[in-house]
Order: sequence, then C-alpha cells, then structure tokens
Amino acid sequence: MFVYFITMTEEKKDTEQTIKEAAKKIFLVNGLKGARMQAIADEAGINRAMLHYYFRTKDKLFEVIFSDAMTEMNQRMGAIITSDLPILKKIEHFVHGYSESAISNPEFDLFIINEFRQNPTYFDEMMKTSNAGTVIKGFASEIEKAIDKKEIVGNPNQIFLSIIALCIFPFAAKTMVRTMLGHSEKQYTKLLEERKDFLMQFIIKAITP
Amino acid sequence: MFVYFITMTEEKKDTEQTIKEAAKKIFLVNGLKGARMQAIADEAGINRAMLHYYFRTKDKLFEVIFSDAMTEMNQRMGAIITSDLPILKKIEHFVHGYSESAISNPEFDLFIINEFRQNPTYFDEMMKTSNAGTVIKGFASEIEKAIDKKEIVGNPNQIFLSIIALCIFPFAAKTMVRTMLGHSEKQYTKLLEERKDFLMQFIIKAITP
DNA sequence: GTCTATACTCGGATAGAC
DNA sequence: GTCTATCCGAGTATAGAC
Repeated sequence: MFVYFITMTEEKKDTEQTIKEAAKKIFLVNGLKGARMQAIADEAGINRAMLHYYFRTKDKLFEVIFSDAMTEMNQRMGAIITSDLPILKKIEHFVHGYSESAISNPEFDLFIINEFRQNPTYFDEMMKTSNAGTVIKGFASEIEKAIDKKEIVGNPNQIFLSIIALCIFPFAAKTMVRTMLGHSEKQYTKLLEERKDFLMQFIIKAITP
Repeated sequence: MFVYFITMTEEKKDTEQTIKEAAKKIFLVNGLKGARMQAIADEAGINRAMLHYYFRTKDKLFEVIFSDAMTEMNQRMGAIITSDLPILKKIEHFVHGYSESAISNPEFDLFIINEFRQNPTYFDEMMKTSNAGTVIKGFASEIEKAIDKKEIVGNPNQIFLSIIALCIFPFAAKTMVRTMLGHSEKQYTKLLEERKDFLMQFIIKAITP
C-alpha cells in the first residue's frame, strides 16, 4: 500500500513535468490564444482530459509556464547586469549573454512581445512584483551614470532601447529577416553566431565619445 | 432604372471600401487568426453576413487587405531606397522615412513579423513575385558597394540587419518597451519622435571608418 | 444588397466508468 | 490517475426572406 502511494506520487510528478515541458514548447510557438490543448496533449503523449486534471484550465496552465519562463529569464539577465564591471564590459556581457540564451531559446522573444501586447495590464503588474523591473531599471540607470561620467554619449533611454533592439530583433523577426535576406536556416544561424562579436564593435563605436 | 443601377454600384463600392478599412484596422491589431468577423462588422457598422457577401470568406478578405498593405509599403520604401543619393544620405532617408510611416501606422511591423512567422512559404512566394525582394536586395547591395568603396565598414548583412532592427523594434515591441521604461503613451511617442535624429548619429558613428 | 435565423465546426471543459 | 463520451460556447459560413 505504501509503495503504491509513492509510485503514484512519482508518476504524478513525472506527468506534471512532462506536461509543463510540452506546454512550454507549444505556448512559445503559438501564444496563449493560438495554442491548442490537443497539441499540448499530443506533445506530452497523453489526452486532453489529463491536462485539465493536472492544471484545471488552459489559462492556469499558461500562467504556470509563463511565470516559470520569466523567472528563469530574470535570473539569467540579472546575474549579468548586476555584476560589478565597467559599463562597456557590462554591455558586452549583456549582449553575449542575451545572444547565447536567445540562440538556445529562439522563440522566447517574439512570444514575450506578443503576450505583452495582448495583455498589457497583466505584465504591468508583473513588472512591479517580480524583480524584472529592478533589473531593467538598474541597467538603464547604469547607462545614465556612465553618460554623466562622460564614458559614453547619447540619450540613456535611446541607448538602452538601441541595445535591446539590436539584440532581440534578429530573433524576434527571424522568419521575416531570413526571407528578406534569402538565407537558409543554417546561413541565418551562422549570421546570428557571428553577430555577437559584430554587435560589440557596432555598439561601442556608436556610443563612445 | 438606370439611375438605380448606378446607385447600387456606388453603394457597393462604398460598402466594399468601408469593409476594407475596417478589416485592415482589425487585422493589423489582431492578426488573421485573432481577428473576429464580428469585430470587423462592428467596425464597419454592418453585420457579419455582409462581409461574406462581399468577400466570401475570412481568408479571402485577409488576402485582399494584406496584399494592399504590402503594395503600399513597398512603394513607399522603394521610392526612398532607389533614389540617387550617397549611401549615408540614403540610410538617413530610409531611417526617417521608415519612422514617419511607422508612426502613422504603428501596428504594421509586429503584424508583418507575426504573419511571416505563421505562413513563411506564402511570404517566400510573395517576396519573389512582388517588388519587395528587389527593393530590399537593392538596399543590401548598395551597402555592400559602399563597403567596397571604404565609405563604411562592417559586414553588409549585419549592417542591414542592424539598421532595420533599430528602426522597426521600437514599434514592433512598443508595449513591452513602454512597460520596461515605465513610460506613458505620450512619453513613448516623444521618444519615438526624437529617435529619428538620434538614430542617424548612432548609425553613422557605428559604420563610418 | 441587406437582414435574421440557422447550420456546422472547432476547441475547451466536465462527467463518469474503470 | 487515466480514459471515453459528451456538453457547451464561440466563431465562420450559408439559406432564405425581404
């Protein structure tokens, strides 16, 4: 009897984890509205009813997946930004770190941009409660300080916006850019790999006095 | 009888145009799948059945709206890029021209990025048949020539990608960036206005030898 | 051309047997 | 915990009266 209970618990954990991984995959590609419970079930190798048994509703499942993804993201970015380094080094770390994580998670950027757009108030709330807001504001204020110290030149918000644009856009608009350039998947991956170094040159030239 | 016929024709044209404008508005914000026929009907001040009477299906309506929007876009961009100017002037015109058109049509960028992603083959085809491909390739090859002539430095594809990233991202990711910066709609609009000039400084510094 | 009513399909959610 | 069957709402599309 006891053994049976343990087994059930472990199986439950496994199934829950399997569902989460499947759901993450499907939600990242299709968004909340675009994702189909059937697709998640197929991906997890179970049937739809199981999804509801474990997570009650589609919205609740999404909520879990999404806050997990955000937490993971914040931790990664936070570690880079809050490190104790001169501004150019910090930007370099940010650019490299961001590119690395985006390469292994290429759907994330466009997903976030779209979900933000569709539910601004939800994210507004989240920015206040999570540490994402702190991390970003920290980075922005570091840029501001560096401008005051004449280490770099320009408007802080514009510089911040430009850095994230240069990092994020190639992933968010991947399909569009690939089509525009007429690149294969492989060619474009190479472009993104090489971009890590290109970007540092580009950004440093643009913002040093 | 003749008068009646004319009237019908004109009314048909008006209704058709009204529907198109309403559909454009709704599709741009919600995408093909996200848009509701009821929302388009409401926007146009008619009922759903009329939409089907004029355009048969949702997909067909979308197709019409979409190719119109692309054509308009291509013409605007084409005029800027194919003008006979030195490369830095041409980039300046592109940046300003793009920003202007994006400010008056802020939903367009994210819409295109998403629809591209959801139907890559359709766009692949369109790039070949329309003049969009030619326009883009023209711009890219101008950059390449300028690099050969040592007027600017860097990898042509990376430079092209960087320029469009800097232009498009602030509009495509508007809601996200606004939330990140904690800006009001008004503050963000001001940022975008000022960005036109900031960007030229930024880009020129980054790519001149 | 325009409207109302209705058919049909898809997808999320629940009931109930095992 | 897991499955099958079923419900129910939403949304596209059509029929048919005017």
